[in-house]
Amino acid sequence: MEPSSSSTPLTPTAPAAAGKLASDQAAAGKPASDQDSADKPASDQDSAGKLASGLLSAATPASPSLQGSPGDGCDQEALASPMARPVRVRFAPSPTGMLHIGGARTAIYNWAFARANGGSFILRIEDTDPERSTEENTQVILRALQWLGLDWDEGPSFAGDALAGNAPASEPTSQAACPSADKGAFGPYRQSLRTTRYTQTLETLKARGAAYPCFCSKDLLDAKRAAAEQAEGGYAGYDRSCRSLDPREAAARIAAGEPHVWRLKVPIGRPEIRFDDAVYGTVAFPAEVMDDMVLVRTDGSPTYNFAVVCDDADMQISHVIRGDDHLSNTPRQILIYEALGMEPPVFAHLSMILGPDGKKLSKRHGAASVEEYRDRGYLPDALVNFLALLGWSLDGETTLIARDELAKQFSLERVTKKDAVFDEVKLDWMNGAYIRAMGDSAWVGLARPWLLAAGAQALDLERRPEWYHKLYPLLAERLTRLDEIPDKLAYLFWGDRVALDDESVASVLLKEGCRAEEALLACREVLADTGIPWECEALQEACRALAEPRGMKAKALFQPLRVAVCGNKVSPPLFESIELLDRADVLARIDSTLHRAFGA
RNA sequence: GGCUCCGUCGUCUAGCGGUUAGGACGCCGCCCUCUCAAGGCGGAGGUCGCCGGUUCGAAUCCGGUCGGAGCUACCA
Repeated sequence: MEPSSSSTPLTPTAPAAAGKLASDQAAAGKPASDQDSADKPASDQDSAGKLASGLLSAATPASPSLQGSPGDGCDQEALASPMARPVRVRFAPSPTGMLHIGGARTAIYNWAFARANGGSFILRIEDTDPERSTEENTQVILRALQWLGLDWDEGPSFAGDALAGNAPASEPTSQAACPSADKGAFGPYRQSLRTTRYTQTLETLKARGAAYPCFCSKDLLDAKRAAAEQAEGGYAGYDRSCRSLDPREAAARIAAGEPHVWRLKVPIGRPEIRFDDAVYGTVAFPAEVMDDMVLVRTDGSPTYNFAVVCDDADMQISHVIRGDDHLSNTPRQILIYEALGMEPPVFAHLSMILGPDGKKLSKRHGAASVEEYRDRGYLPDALVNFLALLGWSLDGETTLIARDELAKQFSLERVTKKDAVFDEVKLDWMNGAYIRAMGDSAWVGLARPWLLAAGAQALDLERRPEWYHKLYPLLAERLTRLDEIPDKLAYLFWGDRVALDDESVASVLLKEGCRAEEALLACREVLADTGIPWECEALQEACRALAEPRGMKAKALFQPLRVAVCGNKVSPPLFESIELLDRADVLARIDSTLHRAFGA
């Protein structure tokens, strides 16, 4: 309804340098990348069954065209303005674990924001912690992102790629070309390249007098902090004892090989650091609380805050949309931008996702990674929808929103500040809604792994696709998760050995005065009649006709039959199920039940 | 401890000075029905954390207070 107010949040002022870079970028990079991603919807995914986990269904193809929005002309206008930056956002997970639910939401918001604003969604693997980063985790994250259907325009880059200037940024990698699961299609981490670039940036800082070496050992610092924490004032950050060192002395100590880190020289007497967060509004931090943070460690590697600023600046990120836990890193990063003489991007922080107990969502609450949700039979579309609405709303009424609608309507203005509890019950409902809506054609592909688990044979799946398609209407409206398929469908694959549910036998077959044996015998006769077409309507009518003459209700006839055929008094529709089975099989099930329940 | 942020039905949220505080999940009831679902209809559930103030009028603006969360590393 409402025309999407796609006005891009822009930085209020842009120094000459930044402005120039920005417009260069606008002229060169953007249009080409749009073209590419639009032309190639990346649908040539491996078929689900081939993938290692066996449960990975094909990602929903990226919406084929996000182009041609009427606003294009205006956007061009905006981009041409010296104050404007093309929208470039990034999702930068660190490969220290799986893709967390919170991370997934961050990715979705970045993706949607880029799409809604005709910008670029960049994937950057933040592997600045060599200790905990693994290629395996990287693969898991990429796969999860693909499964969610979040197609990225650039990357995945490992910080070093972009920084070293051999930017894959100029050659968007289509999703199809991205590593698919088993092979490391991209090269090793470019530690050396990255380090070179960080070193260059550090040199810039040194040249501007904004960084200084600090020779305090970690032990010394730890001791000072511990002591200060005991004292009444509490710890107030690094005491800047090396800041006043004579430059010549410092140089000599460095030359002598003394271990040192490089710290940012935070301007003293600086007024509070304030910024306009696109979600939180104006946020201000007192400058005196900012200590001289470490930029480069003793071993020459950059710290996170330094690396992020370098990366974001080099990749010309316009909006940093990230978790709330980074809010207090923001003033530090702004300080670095300032020291570099650069305009910071727009920041947008996202509230936390909590477990039912109000604590930050984690493995303790059960599943916390995208992979786990996938393996439990959630559909990517449903998870995306659910996560998108956890902290963002279109209008307060909409609960089901398709991803391409999300890609059009998303706006930072409507992101909530409040932490949100992850309500799995609602996710279940939503997943069910998506299952009901996915349609018969998507069915077998998506359900395949679970059909196999139910007892279907791969060959059979291929040979009799129509048979499997008939399952969809029977199941769709009674599933909340795909992993319920095996249980719900097991009865179809039992052959003549029916697994009778005890409680059902007791309450339906053996209940006083229920005439179950009579009902089964009567139905058996009908089902054995080859004159009646083996088709659910005909079979049902024939069986239903048995009721009246016997003074029974149809239900009294059908329930025993259901238990005999399905093994349980609760099942998918009876005659539709019977139609899917062979006559001989059905008769055998009835006989077996008669025998077991009544000794007949 | 310090700094920052948050606070509307159980949960996700709409609301942006005047509404019977709206929607969704869940819950309850009814209808439909071969079971279970799905679907339709209806219902319960919120003194808008609390206290003051501004105003003819406050969930909406201001101050305070309480509660919760995040950060406070040569981790990200």
